[in-house]
Amino acid sequence: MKNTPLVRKLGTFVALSDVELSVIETLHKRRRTFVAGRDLVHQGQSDQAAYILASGWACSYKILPDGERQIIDFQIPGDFLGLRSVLLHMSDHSIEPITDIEVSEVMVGDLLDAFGKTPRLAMAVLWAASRDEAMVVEHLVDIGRRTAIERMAHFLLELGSRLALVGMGNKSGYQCPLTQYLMADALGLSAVHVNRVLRQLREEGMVSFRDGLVVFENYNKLVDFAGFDEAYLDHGGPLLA
Amino acid sequence: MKNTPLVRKLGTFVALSDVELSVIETLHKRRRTFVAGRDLVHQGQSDQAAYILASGWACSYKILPDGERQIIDFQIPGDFLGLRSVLLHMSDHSIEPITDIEVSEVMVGDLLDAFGKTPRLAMAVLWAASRDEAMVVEHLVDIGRRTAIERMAHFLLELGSRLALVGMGNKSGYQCPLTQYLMADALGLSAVHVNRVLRQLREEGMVSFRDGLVVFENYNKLVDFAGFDEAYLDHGGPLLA
DNA sequence: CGCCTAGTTGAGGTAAGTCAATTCACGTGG
DNA sequence: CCACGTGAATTGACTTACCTCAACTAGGCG
Repeated sequence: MKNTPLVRKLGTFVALSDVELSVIETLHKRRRTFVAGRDLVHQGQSDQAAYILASGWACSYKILPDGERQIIDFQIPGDFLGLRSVLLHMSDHSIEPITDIEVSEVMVGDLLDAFGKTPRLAMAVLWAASRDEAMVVEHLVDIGRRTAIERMAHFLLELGSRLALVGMGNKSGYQCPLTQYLMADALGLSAVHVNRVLRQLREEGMVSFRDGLVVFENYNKLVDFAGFDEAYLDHGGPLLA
Repeated sequence: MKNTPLVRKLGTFVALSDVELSVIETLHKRRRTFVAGRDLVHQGQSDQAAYILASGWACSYKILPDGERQIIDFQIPGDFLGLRSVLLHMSDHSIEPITDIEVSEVMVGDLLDAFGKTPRLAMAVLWAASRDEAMVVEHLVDIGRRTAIERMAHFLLELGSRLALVGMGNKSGYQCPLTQYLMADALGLSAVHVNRVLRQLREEGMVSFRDGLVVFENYNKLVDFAGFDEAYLDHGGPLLA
């Protein structure tokens, strides 16, 4: 059980004991699967469960009254889905599986019990939640103050870092099931412009994204160009020994 | 002590007992003041305290490598400052007082003690933190998918709702010390364009913003125009009786 | 009085959007 | 096996929302 994405991720925040590992395992009780495209959680829906994503990709988004969509974040294996919704007893956003996904349903009660047993696990989860918030903040900066091409560069790097943390990518590249339409909705751009920007990044020899595969042609140049600082993502080692 | 901004705000989430009120009071131990313009917290700084804002306005922001600034959020009385920084042991943003401010310094230890004594207070604080995150998400949607004028309209409404929650405004308007430059940095616009957009909103008879005073000329029209749904801000009553 | 900051307005430029057409990969049914 | 439809990517031509630069006004304060 030491190789689930969640364990890998939490392990970078807190060194986990065997006891804690087994507590985590009890959380993964009820396994469910969802097919791509059908919403798990609807905006405005109340009282649903939280999930831990085991495999596949999802996204959380909001729909505006005029029908426009803004994707808030993509979720990859090891991420929580709908944690905030449970706290607020009301979801302010929707969640849609991008690929077919497998999740573990987490009962709020079980989570609180787990926290009672191992406070270090509670800290780890809090850190994970704080990191999620930090990512939303970075996303905000991205959209507010970067040009389209910088935005895309930053986005691809951030995704790479997150995937690397759960063993699904590295500095040479990663597999990515996102369409240009999805990226457009995430970055506040039109799909057409996403396409142009990707071409530009490819022609300048920084990254290519073709057939579901992101390849970093020149990682350092890209990092420099995007002004990417991964301090907010990876702490370079456990904060709590 | 029942009329501090923090108590008013938490009170809308959870009905607070006398015991809980007195615990909150113990948090407000070390009172400090800061002058406008001098940063409380610097991006990259580690290990600082958290604060509760008692009076005045502040903002949290990030500076990009190229010198551009994105304001993440404005803080008004009753809001926490730097709660996430404490959790992550590292601040990913800076905080600057916009006016002279008074704050209560909160020791992390005291906060954890308080949570141990009254779990309901812990829930209230968690809810407050979740609401902050929901506001950042809404801000993201704002910048990503709304036009400049809708963005401004939405921003002024959200601020009004938040101020109303701590008794500093209502549906007819509120006092607001923000300059057009600050709003530009928050909304991802240029200061010049902020000015034009404010003029337009004034000419259409929806809101006016002059001499530090926001006046809603036609609240319903504005809500409709901005697509403002305050569900994510105010739950219309205590979630926990 | 002159300086500084905040706000205001105009003219012209540009990043990104919209509309539209084309290609390609893929299923699916005849 | 081919005809057809559908979703994704690609590219071109044109439009527009917002930016930049610049000039000017009005209040506050040493």
